[in-house]
Amino acid sequence: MTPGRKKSAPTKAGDRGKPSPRAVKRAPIVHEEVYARLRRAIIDGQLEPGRALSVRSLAAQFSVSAMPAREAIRRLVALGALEMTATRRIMIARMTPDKVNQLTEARTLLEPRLAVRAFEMTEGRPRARKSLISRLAAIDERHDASITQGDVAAYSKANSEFHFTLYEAARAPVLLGVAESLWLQTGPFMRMVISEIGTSLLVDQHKEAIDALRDDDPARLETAIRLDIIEGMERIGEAAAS
Amino acid sequence: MTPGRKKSAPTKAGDRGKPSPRAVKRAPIVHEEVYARLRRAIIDGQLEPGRALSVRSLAAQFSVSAMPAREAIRRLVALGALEMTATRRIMIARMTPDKVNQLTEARTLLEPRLAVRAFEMTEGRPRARKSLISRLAAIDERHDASITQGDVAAYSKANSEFHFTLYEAARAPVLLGVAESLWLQTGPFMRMVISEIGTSLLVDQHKEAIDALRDDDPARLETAIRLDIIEGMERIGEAAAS
DNA sequence: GCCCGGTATTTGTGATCACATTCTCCCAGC
DNA sequence: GCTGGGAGAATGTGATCACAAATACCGGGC
Repeated sequence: MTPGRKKSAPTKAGDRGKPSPRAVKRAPIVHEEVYARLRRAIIDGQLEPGRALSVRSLAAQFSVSAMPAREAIRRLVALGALEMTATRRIMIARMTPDKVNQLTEARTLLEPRLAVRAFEMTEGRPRARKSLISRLAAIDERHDASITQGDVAAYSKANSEFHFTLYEAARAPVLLGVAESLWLQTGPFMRMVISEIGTSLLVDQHKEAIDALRDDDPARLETAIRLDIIEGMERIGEAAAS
Repeated sequence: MTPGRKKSAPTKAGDRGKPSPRAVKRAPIVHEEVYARLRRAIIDGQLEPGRALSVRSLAAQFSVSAMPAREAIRRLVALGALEMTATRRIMIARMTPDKVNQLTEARTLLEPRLAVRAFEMTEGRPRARKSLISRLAAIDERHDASITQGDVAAYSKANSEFHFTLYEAARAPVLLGVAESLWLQTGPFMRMVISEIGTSLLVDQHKEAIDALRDDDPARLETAIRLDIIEGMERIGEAAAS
């Protein structure tokens, strides 16, 4: 249970790596790394809703002290990914039908716009557009492969990567931040649904979105993303009803 | 500079109020109170963009130790209300034209829907509808009064109260959370704009929104809220351009 | 069998200290 | 007057401890 495993006990604070003579790169911030890893795990649906979390257990799991774990948890609670009970216990957020409804609405309002912004941002820049398309196509290939292989974890990961690769091309950090918050709240249930239904008969609109980008058709892209979200959230709704 | 002023030095941790024999109310959490106060100040536009903040100064200002201040700051950074420089210094988020643009888009997508949800939530419940209307009317009266009196702080406060009273009636915590995050990012600039233009010739769509509620006209309500947002954000855009 | 009650453990929160980095000033040198 | 540098202050981060509340565990009583 001793927290700071690396360098063990006598290690005092402020021990940010070595001075690193060459390359004055910024020192890595422990709590940010913990946050990034936990965030990724949640968005990719690797953590089950309702699963308990604690400052100390998270710290032990990541071999850090309690402090960075606290900060990471605080951030994720603020973003709605983690939930606090009335007695201040922490867990992965649980789903309710009402929440599915609200998340669907928010996502269908915001994410298609983010996709269109990505389209507009690469308009008249064939190089950037082609680069985006090929990256999306590569991710979608992995996505399809994980479907046929029944690899749930890889499926979730490729799915979130597809969407955020597209959204990041919009270069709209404020909107992207909102989208991330929504995915943090949706992620855990994606996994539930997928593992319940199996990946064999999942359909998505990724290819349609890529084609729309190729054909210079923003309206089609918008529709594809909206449909992709609705179909995915509908499955979550079905699972929540069961 | 001694932080824990109340009960001074020998006070040990976990000093959550008295056991309070009657009423087993939850003990107040210090960092939440700090968060709530700071959040309110930001949304109400009481803090100037770019204004520096520090853990210790915030702690001193609220007469608490550094710990709660850290947690409150962490939350507000996560929500985009506070900004961290490359050297990890903290300030009230600054504005850019691009950010105005994104905030406008996000707000016009989300908040009108929140208003319509509030409408729907009180549909067929005349009591709730009337209560909402009268509360909104009362706030708008204070709003108008603060305009004629040129009271900038009261104006900002009444404005945010109007919107959130309406949005809370939607009983949609997820959407409300997103809206709060957007207001946290918009708040500081509201004040800039208002103090620059003066409150004398400000117009808003609050009365139109109330009338739409009275007349059972959700489309008009949606338009009123959208216009209210656009007009406000346009003024911010003008101020940002100067 | 099941439920109650008390003990031990876990847990979030607050306080405090240490440290490396960054910022702020002020003054010498030109 | 302006620039550069160096000493001192301020700041974010991490570590560790204390404490009260909540939970988990276990055994006895019905």
